[in-house]
Amino acid sequence: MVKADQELQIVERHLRECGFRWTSQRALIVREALRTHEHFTAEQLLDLCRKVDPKVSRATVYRTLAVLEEEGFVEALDTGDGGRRFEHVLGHEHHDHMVCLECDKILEFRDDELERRQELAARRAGFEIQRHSLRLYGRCRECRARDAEAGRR
Amino acid sequence: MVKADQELQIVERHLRECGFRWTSQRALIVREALRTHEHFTAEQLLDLCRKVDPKVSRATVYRTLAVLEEEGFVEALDTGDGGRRFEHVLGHEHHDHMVCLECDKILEFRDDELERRQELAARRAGFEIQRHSLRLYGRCRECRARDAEAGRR
DNA sequence: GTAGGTGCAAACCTTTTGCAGCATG
DNA sequence: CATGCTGCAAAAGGTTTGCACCTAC
Repeated sequence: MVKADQELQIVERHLRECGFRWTSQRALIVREALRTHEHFTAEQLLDLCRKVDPKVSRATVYRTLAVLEEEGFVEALDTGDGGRRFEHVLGHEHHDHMVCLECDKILEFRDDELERRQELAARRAGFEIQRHSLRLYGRCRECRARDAEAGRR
Repeated sequence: MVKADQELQIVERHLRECGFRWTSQRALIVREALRTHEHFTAEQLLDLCRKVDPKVSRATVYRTLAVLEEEGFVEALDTGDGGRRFEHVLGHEHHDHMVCLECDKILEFRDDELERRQELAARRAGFEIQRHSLRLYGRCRECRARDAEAGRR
């Protein structure tokens, strides 16, 4: 996992440069966050960290996630049901999400024309976009197939 | 306010048809929700209702909002900071939102091409869209102007 | 009459905060 | 060795739930 190590070092260097201290807890939390390719909740990240070091505190995980979000290494996304998931953005390029309401799977997609139209709409309104969030909620291919199957039976 | 009354009756008829009971509390809550043209929080709606009937319960407001959302009369939108706002959709046509992170204003916009591209992206993934949410976060025209002004001074 | 709805209060869940002690730069 | 970070526990939102009573149908 050379790549994960590289990413970890990028985060470490950046945070140090910004005057943050690089503690063993932060190293652990960032390592686990980068390792997770899924969209994770704060609680799940805490569990992952506690498997390695059972005394990591919930508060530290939240505080570190806040730092990572501020510095742009992590993005939060609301799942629509009031919950929040995080994903790391290092190495990922920007993408939007389709959320399956049946199996909770999150699909990623990207469409440059979509991005352009958003910029255009903002420009027309005199609005400066800092970030944006596009989510399609519905049923994924697999759930549709399964439901169709079940209906036929 | 003939239009508001019409809308109220549409909701009443629909809920009755779905087997929900039409109680005085629901009538009040729906009336206040329809009257509000802003994007409101559950708590704000509760306050509005309590001005009319001080003993309306918070639980009933939440329960009614859930029914209204299920039946498609109301939509929830996350404000990005963990909060949730609601808006009624009766008489509105679908639109997306720009959220100003400085003054919390919410601007509405609509772009048919955006909608089409979303449909297209979903079709490519075999995904069936039930609803979607697009939000641009940033700075509105007024805040940009004010900030530019302040910077110049 | 009987579901279903309501009010109250307590429970819940996620996130934040105050504070004393600790570790990093 | 000063400041920033951590862990703990408690507080703070915002939302849901259990339960006894009430009311629309």
